[in-house]
Amino acid sequence: MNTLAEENYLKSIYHLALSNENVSTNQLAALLKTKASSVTDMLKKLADKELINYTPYQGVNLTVAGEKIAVNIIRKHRLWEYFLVEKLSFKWDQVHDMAEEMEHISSNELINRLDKFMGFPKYDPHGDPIPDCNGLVKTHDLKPVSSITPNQSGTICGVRDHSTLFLQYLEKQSLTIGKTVEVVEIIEFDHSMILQMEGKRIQISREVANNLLIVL
Amino acid sequence: MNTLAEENYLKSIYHLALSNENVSTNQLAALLKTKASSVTDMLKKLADKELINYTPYQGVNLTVAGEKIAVNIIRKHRLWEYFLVEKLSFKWDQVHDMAEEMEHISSNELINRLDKFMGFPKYDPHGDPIPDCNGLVKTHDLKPVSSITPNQSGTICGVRDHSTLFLQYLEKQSLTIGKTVEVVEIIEFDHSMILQMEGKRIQISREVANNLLIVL
DNA sequence: TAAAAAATTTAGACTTGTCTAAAAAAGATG
DNA sequence: CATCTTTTTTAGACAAGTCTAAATTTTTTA
Repeated sequence: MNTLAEENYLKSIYHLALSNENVSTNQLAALLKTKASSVTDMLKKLADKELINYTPYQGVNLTVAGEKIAVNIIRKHRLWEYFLVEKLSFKWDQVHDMAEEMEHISSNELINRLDKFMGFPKYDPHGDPIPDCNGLVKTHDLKPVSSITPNQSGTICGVRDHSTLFLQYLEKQSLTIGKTVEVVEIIEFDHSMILQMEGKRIQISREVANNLLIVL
Repeated sequence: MNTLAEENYLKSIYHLALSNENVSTNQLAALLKTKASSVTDMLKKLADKELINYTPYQGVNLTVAGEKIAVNIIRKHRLWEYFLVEKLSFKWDQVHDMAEEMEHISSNELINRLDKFMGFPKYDPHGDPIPDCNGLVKTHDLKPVSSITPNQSGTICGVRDHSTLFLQYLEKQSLTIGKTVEVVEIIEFDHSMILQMEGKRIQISREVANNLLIVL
């Protein structure tokens, strides 16, 4: 098996690779809160194990083997988050750090039974898709609220920013997964938006609108 | 917080201290599958942190602070074992290694909620008492089956040996927690015992009788 | 396109936890 | 009680993963 550090690098590379083709040393250093030199060391190690393709100065991407490991860690992370919210009644802003530890519990038998125990959930508490036991990830195509125009409506299905602060803000505004919102007006000055939801009007900043994801 | 290695040392010292007053370096090395020299190094570190009382060549025992940490790890271990058996349908011989990883998940809030979720169980799947959230451990006084005489009976409430092999053997013989057994006869030659349980007779060796625990 | 800036890697060091081999202390034995 | 054996500790080394500082490569910009 792989060490905790290796698993965290693979997971981070996977996440960054969703927006960039090749992941840079500095991006990884920032995400992992470490130094670029430390990242370089680890990249060599992961390349030796053939979990990543690494060309010095050119960034990295995951090999098939590396991606398999990364997806499995993400599967575990999201299933544990689901468990914490659905079974232990935690709020969606409280579960990330705990799941960060739990994702490294090694047994796949355990995680598959947990999956079954919870009824094979498809999405975690933040709306992110839970990879199945074969590593297949259903990527639904979400848009930020900021991309729709007045009179259009959509259902909240995810968030771009997963920070505690943002999640707590959304919770307070009742802007939670499953809610349907309609854009009433966009303020030209600052691109803030007035939404209609369950008969109430809510004003959100452009920043918020960019980080709140919906399906039409 | 403490490192994984530190937590494992504290837990091991706690377990060994149940039978010995002072725990020796070699005992720890054997239990932790490491070398005596490694143990000495760690003991110094734990003594610096005031988690153990350590006098060179004289063995160690836990301070109040050290015992608190050890009991909390054992609480987590046993609650996760209970979870794995009661919620995820694992057998009692399958859960030790998984719980060994899960006991290091740090959040106490998580473990207290898990405790509540499961209805505050008092004993783990092997009959060992689960410490409560204040660190109180109900130590019930169990005797090995080998200590009782013909015509006496008792209820199986625990095991001394927790090995997979022993647990699987007991499972096969239906000698599981909660069953009531009566001693029919003790074979003088090898001290093996013939038990009566649920209308059937079962013969167990002295070795087994020593490791199967009951209350009268 | 040459110099400046940014990104990345290398070199060397540090910490944690482990190891082997040797030294020292404690306990057992004649 | 002196010696032998066992236990424990010390000394020095190593692997993993990190760091700082310096060197190198790539990218940007004038």
